[in-house]
Amino acid sequence: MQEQYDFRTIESKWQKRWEENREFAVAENRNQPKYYVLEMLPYPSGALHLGHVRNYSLGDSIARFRSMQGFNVLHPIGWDAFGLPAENAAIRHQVPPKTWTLKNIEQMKQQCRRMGWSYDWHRELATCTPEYYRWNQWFFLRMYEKGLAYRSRGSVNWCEECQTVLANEQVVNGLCWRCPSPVVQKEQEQWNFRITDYAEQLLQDLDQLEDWPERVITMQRNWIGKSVGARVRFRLGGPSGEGIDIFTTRLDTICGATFMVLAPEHPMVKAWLGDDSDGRRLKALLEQVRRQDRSHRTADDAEKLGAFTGRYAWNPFRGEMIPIWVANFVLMDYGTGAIMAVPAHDQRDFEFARKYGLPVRTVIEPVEGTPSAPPDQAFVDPGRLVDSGLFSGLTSGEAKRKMAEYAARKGFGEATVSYRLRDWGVSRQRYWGTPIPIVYCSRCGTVPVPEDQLPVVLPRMEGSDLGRSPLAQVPDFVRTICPCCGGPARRETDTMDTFVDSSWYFYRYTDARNSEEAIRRDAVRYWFPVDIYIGGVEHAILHLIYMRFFTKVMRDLGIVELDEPVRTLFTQGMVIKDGAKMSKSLGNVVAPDEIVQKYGADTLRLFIQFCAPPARDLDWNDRGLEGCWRFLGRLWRLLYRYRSDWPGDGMPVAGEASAESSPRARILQRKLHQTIRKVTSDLERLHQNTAVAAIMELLNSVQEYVDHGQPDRELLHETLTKIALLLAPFAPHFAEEMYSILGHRHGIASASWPRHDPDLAREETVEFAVQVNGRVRSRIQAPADVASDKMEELALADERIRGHIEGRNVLKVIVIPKRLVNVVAR
RNA sequence: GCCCGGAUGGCGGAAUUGGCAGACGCACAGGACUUAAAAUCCUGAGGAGGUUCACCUCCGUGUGGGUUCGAAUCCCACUCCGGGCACCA
Repeated sequence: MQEQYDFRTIESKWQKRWEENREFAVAENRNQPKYYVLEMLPYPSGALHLGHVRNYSLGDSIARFRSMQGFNVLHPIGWDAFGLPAENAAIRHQVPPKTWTLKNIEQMKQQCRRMGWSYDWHRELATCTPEYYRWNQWFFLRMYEKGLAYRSRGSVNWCEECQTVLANEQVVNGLCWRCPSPVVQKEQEQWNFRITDYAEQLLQDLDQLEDWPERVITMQRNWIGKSVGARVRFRLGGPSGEGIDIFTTRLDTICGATFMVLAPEHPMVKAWLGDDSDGRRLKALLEQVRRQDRSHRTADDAEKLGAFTGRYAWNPFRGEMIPIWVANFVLMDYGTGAIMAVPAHDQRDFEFARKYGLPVRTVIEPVEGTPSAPPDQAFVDPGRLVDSGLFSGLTSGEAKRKMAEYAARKGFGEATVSYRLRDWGVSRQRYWGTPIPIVYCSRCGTVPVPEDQLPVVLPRMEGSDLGRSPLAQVPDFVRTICPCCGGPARRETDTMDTFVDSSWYFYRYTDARNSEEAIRRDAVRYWFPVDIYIGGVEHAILHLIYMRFFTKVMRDLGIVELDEPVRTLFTQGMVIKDGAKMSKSLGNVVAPDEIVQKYGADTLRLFIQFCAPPARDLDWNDRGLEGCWRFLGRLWRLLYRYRSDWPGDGMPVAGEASAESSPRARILQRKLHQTIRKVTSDLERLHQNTAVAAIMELLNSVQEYVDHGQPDRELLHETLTKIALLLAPFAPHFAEEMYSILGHRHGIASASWPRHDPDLAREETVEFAVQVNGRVRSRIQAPADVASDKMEELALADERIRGHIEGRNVLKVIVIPKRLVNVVAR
């Protein structure tokens, strides 16, 4: 063996060998328990960053650990390869997005290989290939058949920078989630997925996600935003006029409604924009509201703006006419876009009423205590009804139920629920995405592309042709034949949101090359659910809700048999630098390539897992790298120093050492078995940082052992062999080389995870602390099986303790077996 | 405003169930090796004080209180940092 630790030679040697041996290629094997390790697939930007390194190194340590434990581990990788950056880069550099993307994938793949991650490359997929996206189209058609994909015209979120529509989930604080520039509202026709049909299930099944972080669950719950209430029809002009539905969660307050408010976008409002004074007033308001973007309009401190419509509506509960207003604080896309306003019991209504001088009528009083005389804010708590006709005297809870029944009986309302979740707008007016497989025919209307004509292939386009709705500029693409009547027709030119691609890719991995069907049910049955899914928390309500939705749709289509696809979700902390997210604009980007060049992949992998617990943000500081580099160097020098002791070719590998020989040997052997126990349990609970620390401690113990006399060769060999095994999930190349130097002839990747022997791990003596009144005053050595009363006896006999309790009364002695004695003395 | 997370040496962090705070690593200091440096190896270290040091005392896990024989850990109030939600009727 070489005297120097030459990571370059070692790492490329093993990477090549793993590849030649198809080391990480797996197949379904019903006789072996499976384990599916999934990491969120990367966008192929062209350069691996430290966030990727952290994410994928964690996943890899889990995959290798579980595989050595005997699981059949599926550990795949792919590329989230559609999307705007490719298009923007193409425009900038005048290359087709496809060329740019494929080149990036190639580059990143090389970087992944250099990191030594144990992917089954035979299952690699890129979402931009027709072999993949044809199945997006296929899902789209299945959903279209079921009425889950539909086209609508309405106000949509539009990003001017990206020149495309965004789904609600993709608007973050009024800004585009990607660029981020302001999002404006725009009338547009677009395709949607009916995710709202699944709102209740998406909410209910959150309870099944026992091993998901609480905050992700909470974010999803808030996003779905279920509220239980009632719908009530108010009629224009009187008891028999045209109906306007309102939604309320406080039906009990309905007799306190003193006016109604419609959203500016409410369809009823359009009819009232005439040339009379009412119409002019409304037009002026609409103009004012239009100038506010949505985030501004919904900000907490935004001023309430409204205008009277000149119309009145009939409150069926009270039998009276109330004025109808239009105001910015009512949103068209929640509830029915119209509310009853109860200023006495709703803070927003109260503020609005005060601003415009509208009446306030109290209908709820506190169950106990007296109502505050001149209210300067709304009383929003539940209470007892007053001035509410038949319902006066009831509590809020009773009243809600009885009033809903009453409304249903009388036919002007019913109990209902409302969700904040909106349907998923999937049309994108861009080129680099999956073409939506729909054809428009002047005779037959909207016609789905027949399945046997899939995929609808994206035509090749140059960077210079891209821009606004690019596909509409390609006549050969647009012009087509109607699958129904054979007449001339035109294709849909929108492409799909790239979140469609990532909503089901992890199913595709189970049979990635299947050209007959999107997903083979048997394969999913074997590999699913995903045992652990690792990624950043930034997808808590984007990808992670779309993915759950797709699973439920696929289940209802009979494709899979699960409610939820992922058992454990692990949200990884971000890698930051100097307290800020790494970004080109801040100039604080650290390139993994340079670190790999200088120290090798193993050192980087070891360090990034060692320096912080995986869930926490990691403030990168490369000084600490030296520590891991030195650790591997020390281990190498130890191997080299005793190189003549390792069994060579044809010689038998030493068996288990019998450490009868010396107390020092027993100490080392005990430490070894304790370390195996600790590393195993740390990996099971994802504490990679302390697992690495434990291996470092073990090496320190070995070093101490060999520095104080002639080592037992068998014990040394056994210990180093197990260090190699423990190290394999973190520094796999080093571990392989070490294992082979120690004379093992099969690879370490397929070796078995070591087991600890509880008898050998057991301490022979314990040192327990003795406290007087909670302060440690002495430490005592005792046999490991020391009894509690013996501990007490030893403690009270201890000289230092005697000094401390002299002249006091011992009131109590608390003994924690094998750990501590506390003498309470006053 | 509401909800969630976090705060531990000079730094990253450890402490699995309320039981010896500071594992492991970095940086630092001293020493060995060397012509010298790098690399490597050894040793030291939370802070303050006393004894003249290898023993002892006090303080110490963001702040202030509390529960307990005992609190980094549990409870209450607060400060700061990070994240999410925020006119949702």
